[in-house]
Amino acid sequence: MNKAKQLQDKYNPKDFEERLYKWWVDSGFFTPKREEGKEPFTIVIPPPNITGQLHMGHALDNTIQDILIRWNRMKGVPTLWLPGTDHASIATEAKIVEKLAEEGTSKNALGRGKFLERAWQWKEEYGGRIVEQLKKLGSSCDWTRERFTMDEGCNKAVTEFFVSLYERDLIYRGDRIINWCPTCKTSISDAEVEHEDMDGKFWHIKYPLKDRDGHVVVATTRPETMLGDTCVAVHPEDDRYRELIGSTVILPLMDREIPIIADEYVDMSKGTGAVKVTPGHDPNDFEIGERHGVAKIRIINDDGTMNDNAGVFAGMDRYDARKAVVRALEDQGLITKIEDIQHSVGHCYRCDSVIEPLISTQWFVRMKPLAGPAIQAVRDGDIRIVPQRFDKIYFHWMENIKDWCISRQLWWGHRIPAYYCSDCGEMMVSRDQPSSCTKCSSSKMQQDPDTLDTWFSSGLWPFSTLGWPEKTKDLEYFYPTSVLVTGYDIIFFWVARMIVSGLDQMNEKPFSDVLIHGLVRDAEGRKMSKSLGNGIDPLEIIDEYSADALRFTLATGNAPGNDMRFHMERVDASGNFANKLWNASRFVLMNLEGCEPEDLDGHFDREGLELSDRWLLSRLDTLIAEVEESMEKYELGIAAQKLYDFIWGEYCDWYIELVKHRLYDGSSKTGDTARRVLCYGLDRLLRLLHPFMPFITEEIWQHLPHSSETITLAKWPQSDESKKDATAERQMHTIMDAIRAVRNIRAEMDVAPSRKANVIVVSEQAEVRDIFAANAPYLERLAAASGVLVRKDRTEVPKDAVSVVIEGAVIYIPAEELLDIGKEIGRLEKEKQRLEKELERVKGKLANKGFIEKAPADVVKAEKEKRDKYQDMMDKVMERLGSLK
RNA sequence: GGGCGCAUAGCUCAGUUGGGAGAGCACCUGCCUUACAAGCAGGGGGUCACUGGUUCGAGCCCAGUUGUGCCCACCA
Repeated sequence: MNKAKQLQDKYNPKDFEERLYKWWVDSGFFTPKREEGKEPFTIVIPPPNITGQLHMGHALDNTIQDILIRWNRMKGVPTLWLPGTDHASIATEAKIVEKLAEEGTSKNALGRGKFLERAWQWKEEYGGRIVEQLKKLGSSCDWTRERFTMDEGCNKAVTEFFVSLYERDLIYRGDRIINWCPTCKTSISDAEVEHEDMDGKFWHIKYPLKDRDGHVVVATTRPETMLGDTCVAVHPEDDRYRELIGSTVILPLMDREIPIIADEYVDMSKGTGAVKVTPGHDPNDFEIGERHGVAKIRIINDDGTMNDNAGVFAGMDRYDARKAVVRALEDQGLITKIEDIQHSVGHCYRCDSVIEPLISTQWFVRMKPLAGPAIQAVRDGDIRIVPQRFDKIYFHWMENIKDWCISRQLWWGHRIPAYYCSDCGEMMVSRDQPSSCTKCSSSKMQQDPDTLDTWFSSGLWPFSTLGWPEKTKDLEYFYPTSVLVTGYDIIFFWVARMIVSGLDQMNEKPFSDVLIHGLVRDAEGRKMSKSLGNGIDPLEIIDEYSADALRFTLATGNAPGNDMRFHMERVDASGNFANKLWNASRFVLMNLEGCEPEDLDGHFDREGLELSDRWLLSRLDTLIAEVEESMEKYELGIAAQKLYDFIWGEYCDWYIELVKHRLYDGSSKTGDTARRVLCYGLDRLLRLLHPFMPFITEEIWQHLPHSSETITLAKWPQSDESKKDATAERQMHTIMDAIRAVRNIRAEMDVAPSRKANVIVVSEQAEVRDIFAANAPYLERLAAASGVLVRKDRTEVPKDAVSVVIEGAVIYIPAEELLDIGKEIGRLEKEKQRLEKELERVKGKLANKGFIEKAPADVVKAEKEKRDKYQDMMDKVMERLGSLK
């Protein structure tokens, strides 16, 4: 059953959120049909890691996507939100390894085959967890198309991409300096290294010259690397060292002879101007080593201990070795200076270990040739990054891109499709495992043991999920996708790579827009993290409040691309808003008699409409236009705020109150009209709000007369200029002004609401008198007026009446014994001051020749009207003051 | 070293073609008025960080200053 019989007295989201979600999915509302000739709207989900639990970042990211998706779906566009998960090689492998350790065993003891079995088992058990959590949020994904980065199709895509790049020499295997994580025991890409400023030491070390007395002093923050030094570099034009170029120094502790070479890379102005060169453990030194053909010695093992090349330090941990090296150098009097220094140290983004740069045989993608089109696509506006400022980050990264190390020494992931002949060593890269060596025909072939960077497969996500490399109908219809929604923290990891791979393989951009959002921080502005323990669990918020409240909170109060702080007070406010909508709807539903689904078409008989009806319909049309405009600009927060303001501030606070007397009075001729407008208005508001708060809007909507099955597929409201009614808006505002004015007087004069009083409206304008005469019941009900007398002048107004001036009229309340002349004069004086200020400002403007001449005519006209209005009100205040004194 | 944000009410933040400063929460006053006390009505509170410029007009555009946060970088 898709709805409860009646709307419960209390807003209790637990009664319906789960039930509605199940119904939506079972009914297939989220599964689009490919309609030829219609431009689809497509989003592929940023696939969450199977190791993940839903956190606030996911909640924000998916709320935004769901808003866009539901909005487009309601517009009748074939809309696909394609979900899936990421195998997350390092993260998942680390989990399994951890678990194995708990069981007293290890990865290597288990062996590759058994390990992968365990990993798949783990994936089956926990991989669906986050998917279930996404459903709780209300994400309207097409679950019939759910994918996984390691499913059969994605595997094929990865192999195809790899081989395709290899065949064009865009992938190569080679010995390069890579970032090595001694904890994860794998290489990681540059993007996966996080630099952090740390306190360190800067050791100055003497390297004695071989053929003469003296020495060169070099400086380093990593003294243990000296064990692998193979030369000392100076600038070719450095007079201090010019004559030493070509001579030899003795590497201390190792007693190895190494040359002094000249290289432009060296900065004469820094340090001593002489640089120790460790080609095996530093990317710059590697380059220098290449240029000068010096040896590259690796001195550190994969686990962070020193290897046999480190002489007596072999076997020590790298940090123990650092201490030992320094001590040994000090013993020999070779340390000339130790400075305290702050320097940037690379850390593994997964485990936070200090990265060790080292030489290793790895696979790389040549990014430079691929980056060109990717830069161009954004520069040409073919791909639009929103907010635009993030394109600078993108360009900077793309323009300075280096080769991407894609091989990982892990087991969980896509295995590299390279095969080696055990007999002759020949390497073959191919889509299928070769049965024999192409060179020596040996059948002993072994596949490369390494797997690929997780981002290598997620980079294909926008098309691999649609069937690529097969030419599927989905791929043809839904690619390129419409918008990609993600945080700025993974522009490099993911967005950039998708653009590269999409342009390379599909010859077409993967998406038109990239919508970037910020991070969700805690109330103090700190990043939410497990280690800090300051994370707020979205599931707990959903449980305590509702998915709708959480979504509304995340969608509002924040500009696109900016970080947001998560305050419980804001969730409270969103929950209150849901409650308000719930109660207002209950009110409308109590007054539904005579409403038919056709009424929701909004074809009202103009004759039957009262002023308040016309006002609401006109305002509603403006709202529809404004919401649409904001949504189109991805200003979801503004759209949501406008809905909040309208629903609470206009529909509930005003319209519902304005129609009550017609509903309660059985003899009212326009009671049915009020019911219809009430119902129509609620229907439109529910539709507009549905993308933001899908559950409550559907639950309520099911109780309204409706002809379509679900609000998820109900037609998105369209604004219609002809529904604008400027007269009604102006006249209603006059009434509302009067109501507010009377309420204000009563509050200030401490007149109890139960105590009714007559209201006398004095205006010399016939239109104003007519408005009040025709709409007296509004004042009677909303301003507790026992009667409304409309007069042309104040001859009939009692002397002891309290007054307030509004635009076009003076409102009096005969206050009898309550009139406090002093208070009354005080109030009027305050009003006079306010008007004086306004008049001064407006008159100043109008006295400015430049303004009159250069400002647009309509602005000048508006200012003149304001001046006349304020002047008129001022005159009336003065007149009233005069009569009291 | 380079780049990008942010600085608006006590707090958290909106304010997108430059044209009378807003919301939520908090605060004060009065109300259990038959949708809602998770509420209603009324109210107080801001030289929009600072300086200068452009403009008839600047919270908004430009330059600079201060404070603060983030990103990138081969600061040996």
